[in-house]
Amino acid sequence: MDSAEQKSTGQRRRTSARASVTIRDVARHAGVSVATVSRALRGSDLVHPATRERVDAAIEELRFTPSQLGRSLAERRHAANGIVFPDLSGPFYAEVVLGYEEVAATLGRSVLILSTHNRESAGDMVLDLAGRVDGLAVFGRTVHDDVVAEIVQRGVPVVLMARTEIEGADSVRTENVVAATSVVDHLLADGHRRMAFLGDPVDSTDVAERWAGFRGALAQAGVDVPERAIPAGFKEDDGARVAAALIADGLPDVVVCANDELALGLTVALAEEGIEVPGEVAVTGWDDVMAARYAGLTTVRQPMREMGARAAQMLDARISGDRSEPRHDVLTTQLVVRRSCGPHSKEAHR
Amino acid sequence: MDSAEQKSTGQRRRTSARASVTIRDVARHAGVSVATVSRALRGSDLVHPATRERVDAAIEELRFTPSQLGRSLAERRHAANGIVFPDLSGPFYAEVVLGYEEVAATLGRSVLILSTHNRESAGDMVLDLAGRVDGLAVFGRTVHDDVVAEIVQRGVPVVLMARTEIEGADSVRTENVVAATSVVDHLLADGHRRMAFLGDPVDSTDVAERWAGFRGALAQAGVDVPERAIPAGFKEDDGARVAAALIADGLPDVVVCANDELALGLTVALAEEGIEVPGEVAVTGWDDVMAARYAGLTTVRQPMREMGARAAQMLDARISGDRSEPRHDVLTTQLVVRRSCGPHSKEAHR
DNA sequence: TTGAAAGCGCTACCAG
DNA sequence: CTGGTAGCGCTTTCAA
Repeated sequence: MDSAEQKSTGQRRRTSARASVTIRDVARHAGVSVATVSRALRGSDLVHPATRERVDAAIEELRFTPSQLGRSLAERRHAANGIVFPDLSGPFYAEVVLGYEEVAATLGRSVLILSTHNRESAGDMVLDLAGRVDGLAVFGRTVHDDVVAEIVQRGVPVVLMARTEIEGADSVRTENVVAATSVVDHLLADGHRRMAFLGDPVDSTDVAERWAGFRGALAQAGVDVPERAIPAGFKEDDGARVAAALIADGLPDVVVCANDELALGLTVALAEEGIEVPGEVAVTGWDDVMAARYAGLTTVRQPMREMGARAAQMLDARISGDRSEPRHDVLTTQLVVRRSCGPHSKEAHR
Repeated sequence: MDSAEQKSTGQRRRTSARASVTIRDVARHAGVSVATVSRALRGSDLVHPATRERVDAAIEELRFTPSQLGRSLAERRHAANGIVFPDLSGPFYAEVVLGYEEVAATLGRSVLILSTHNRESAGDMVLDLAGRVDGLAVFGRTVHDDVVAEIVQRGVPVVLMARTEIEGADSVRTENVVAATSVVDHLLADGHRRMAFLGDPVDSTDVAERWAGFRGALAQAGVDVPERAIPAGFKEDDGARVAAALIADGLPDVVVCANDELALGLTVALAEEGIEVPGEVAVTGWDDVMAARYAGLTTVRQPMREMGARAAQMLDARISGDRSEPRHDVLTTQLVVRRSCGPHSKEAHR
């Protein structure tokens, strides 16, 4: 039984903490070679049924689990995908990850997540992550283009999400300009004229496009176009913070916000100042997060989960060897009218 | 320059797709041994400054990045942690992941996520994941105890989140009984007497504890204790679904729900039937998700992010060799009173 | 069908 | 300080 071993390798096991069962243990136990065990493991049909049985028994008995590490190194693949976010907080990203993870899992790939949190070291962290996966999805403005380019050049497939295209990488994003136009058109139909835009176009491609669409629609309608957007982050606090200034500068008819959290934070802060929405000023958001429904916020719905799923699929195609031209998918969005945008809208909830 | 190589290994490079730069390439390029490159890489001070410089130059020129795979295999560690959820959707889990990822990243570990989605294969997926990480956090009722036990036995540190303890694993959870008691006490003070509980105690440890606390507090107060909880999942739809039956059976004074989504879904469904909250029936939730604030829902706040962070820290300790008795942390929770629970509460928002 | 052995890329021990 | 080399655990020729 115990035969194959110590042949030419001159074993000298280092004092390993908790030596796990390896393929060699199984081989010895079953009285076959590691090659055979490996074949049995992979379900190769070059293994005699009887042999396979012995191997299976040994695996069972030794409670053996093949090491992913050894396997990956030999196969030169990780069987894992990565996804990078600026920040995992907020209701927004969770949905994207969900869609991504679901597809990846179905394809037999694990998912590694990374939030960059504007850290100095973000670039290095992403680069490191790129070394642990077969493909990487990068969301928005998380790292410098150079880093992405470097990863692409290294041969790791990359798909950009909600971010300006980069040579050699696929991308998925949601439609912004048409949506912004429909928001503005709806507001115009409601009789609103003086419109402000809350959000920093420099911060993200999405916001830049929304701002552009906003301006375009106003110009198209021959209405006053504000010169500048009111810069703000993406959190409720950021929205709350501008309320005072907005009041001081004279309220516009409506504030179009770059996302829902901003809109909601602003609305609450205005309420605290005794300003009613939509009575004295209308407010709209973007994303259609759960809270938007309960707050009666007019907003733009984006297919977040679909975006994640799409990214995972694109990556899978590349990993599987697809060498065609980069794809750039644009997912459609949808205006959701609720009461925050003005008097005449009937819809109350959902 | 080109000297070390082909010595004893009898090179015969397999036709590899896109042969990446390896440590050997760097060594040759710098005219040193791989050992030296490795040392330089690790920042060992057993490398002559001049040598280090040559190595650095070679690394730079060849755009070399060490393979995590090779490194992990040699070091016998993954430098990665895993986290398992039943389902990544809903505002709840995202926060936990956020806390977890943040700490893990700071400790230099990557994070692998997995949603089990009640899949048949959940057990195998988790077992597979366990083979890719140095430590694993498992949330709630995602997989059978046997699977967890198997992982623990395999020597991979496990921390349970919001789940009944298992031999040999640390755990973190939030306090439920005291919180349930304070919810009930508050409702009693508001004059409510006939209380129903919505949620399935069999579904999760958390719900079971909330249900137990609920019953205990009622019994303590000498008030009618409902015989059974109204079983339901965790989604808005699940809450909406029971509205009709609730009305048909005669509305209680208040419905204590196992989580916010349930409470919110129920509230909307009741409104659609013309039943006002809290006018005709009060409703409370659990979790304090963002939407709860905007819906004016009385609920219990849990430190989600803290839970994730704590889990990551516990894991780190174990991975670093801590062999002390398993720890079982309980995080405190807090009643947040808003208008959904009845007339006399003043607080409107936040 | 099977086995022997050469790697996959890197770390760390042992000699110098 | 530096180099040689034995592994880490698994896959995959190449021969038998």
